[in-house]
Amino acid sequence: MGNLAKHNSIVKKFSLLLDLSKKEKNMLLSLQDNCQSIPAKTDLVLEGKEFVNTYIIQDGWAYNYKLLEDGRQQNLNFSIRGDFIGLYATVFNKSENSVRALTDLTVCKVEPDRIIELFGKAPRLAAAICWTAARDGAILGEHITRIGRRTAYERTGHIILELLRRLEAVDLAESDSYEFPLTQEILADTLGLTTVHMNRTLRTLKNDGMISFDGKRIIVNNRSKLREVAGFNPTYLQHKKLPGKIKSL
Amino acid sequence: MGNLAKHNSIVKKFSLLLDLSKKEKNMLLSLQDNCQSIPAKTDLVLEGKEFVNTYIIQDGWAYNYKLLEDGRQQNLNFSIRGDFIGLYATVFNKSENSVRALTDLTVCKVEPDRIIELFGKAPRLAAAICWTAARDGAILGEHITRIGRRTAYERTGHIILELLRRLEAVDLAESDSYEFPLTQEILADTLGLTTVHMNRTLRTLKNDGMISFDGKRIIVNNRSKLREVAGFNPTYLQHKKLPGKIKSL
DNA sequence: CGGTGTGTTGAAAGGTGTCAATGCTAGTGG
DNA sequence: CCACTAGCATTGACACCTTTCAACACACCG
Repeated sequence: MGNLAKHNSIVKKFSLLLDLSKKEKNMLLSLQDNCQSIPAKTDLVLEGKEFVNTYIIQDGWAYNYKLLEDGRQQNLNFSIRGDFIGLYATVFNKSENSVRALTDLTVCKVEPDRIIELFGKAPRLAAAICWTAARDGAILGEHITRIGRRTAYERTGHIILELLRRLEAVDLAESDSYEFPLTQEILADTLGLTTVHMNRTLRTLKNDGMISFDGKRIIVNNRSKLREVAGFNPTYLQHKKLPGKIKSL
Repeated sequence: MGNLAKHNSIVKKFSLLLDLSKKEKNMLLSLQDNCQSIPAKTDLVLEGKEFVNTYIIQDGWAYNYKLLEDGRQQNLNFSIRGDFIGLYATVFNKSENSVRALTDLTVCKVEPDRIIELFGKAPRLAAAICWTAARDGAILGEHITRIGRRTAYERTGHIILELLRRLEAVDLAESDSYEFPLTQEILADTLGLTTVHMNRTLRTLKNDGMISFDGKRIIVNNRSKLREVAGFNPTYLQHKKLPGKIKSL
């Protein structure tokens, strides 16, 4: 079990926030007893539809998105290993955006009631889950400034670095490179660009020696340089120890 | 007291979500026993700085924003009567964005510990507060699609309608018009445009008969038409009764 | 082998940004 | 009551980033 816990991504993630007791670890693990595979391009949540379940990603990528009536699409955020999908199902009936599997996915289904139960039994875990939600909010805020106030070039570099950072935190990146399952269309729909311009921007980034691709892997060649030109400041992703007051929850 | 409760915006807002008991109403009211005035342009929260307090707005507008190193600014969201400012101070040390008073403000200062206390004592209020946080998330998501996938014209119409809707919910709008304290610069920094283009877009909206101004009031002349051209769908703002399962929290 | 999805390119149009100047209004101080 | 200032709104001309439209290339797959 100790071994299992060590390799479980939520346990690992939460351990960065607070020192988990054995009991807390077990609770987290037992939450993930109902795993399943989901093929790429499946919608796990549909905007406006009732929530069914919350999921914890074990492997693969998902993204949530919104569709306009005329077909325009805007992707809001990506979810990777250790992230929750549909967390608000715990409290709410409906979702304000859809979630789709970007790659084949391994997820653990968690019935909302079990999270509610957790809130009662393990307030520190509840706080950690809240942290998760708050961090998602911070990512959305950063995404807004990315789209609203940065050029295509900066946006692209910025999100590449964000993903690198997030993937590192769950051991899915090494030596500044990671598996990159995003098509240019999905990236474009994320950054508020057209596919064509996305293509050109990536090309420029490559020509400038900022990034390169090795099959499906992306390599950040000069991380500090890219950070500088993209204006990337990772504080909003930092895992910090939760303040002590949480204990009093 | 009953009268006070009726006119308190948080009480009113939460009443749309669930049927508050007398005791719950009192708890909400007693939360707001420490009011103060804050002049326009004051920063209540600074990005990266420690949170000090959470506030509940009684009157006036605030907005939260991010600054890039080179001076570019991106506003993320507005807060009006009945909204929380710095809610995450309850759980976290630092803020990921700054909050500034747009107008003179009347706020009630709430010490984070009192919210934590509330979570323990009044789970249904806790759920309502979570709803608040989730709605803010939904607004951010909508804002992303607004900036990422809509034209300047659509963006502007869209946010004008969002604000109309939100202000109506707290009795600050009547007959499709409301006090409009936003300068074109702040609007531009919100919608990811330049001041110049913001000005031109507003002009076009006026010329098209969509909106007009009467002093500091904005009037939406043809709401359904504007809804159509701006692609505004207000479901993400809807106050719905919380599902029953909350009670078991 | 012919799809189908994805990536790539060129040329031209168009939405937004940039720069720079002017107008307007409210408030301040003499 | 009149300068004078500060902040905001408004305009024109022009540059440029990004989109649009339309092909074509390439790889994977049944």
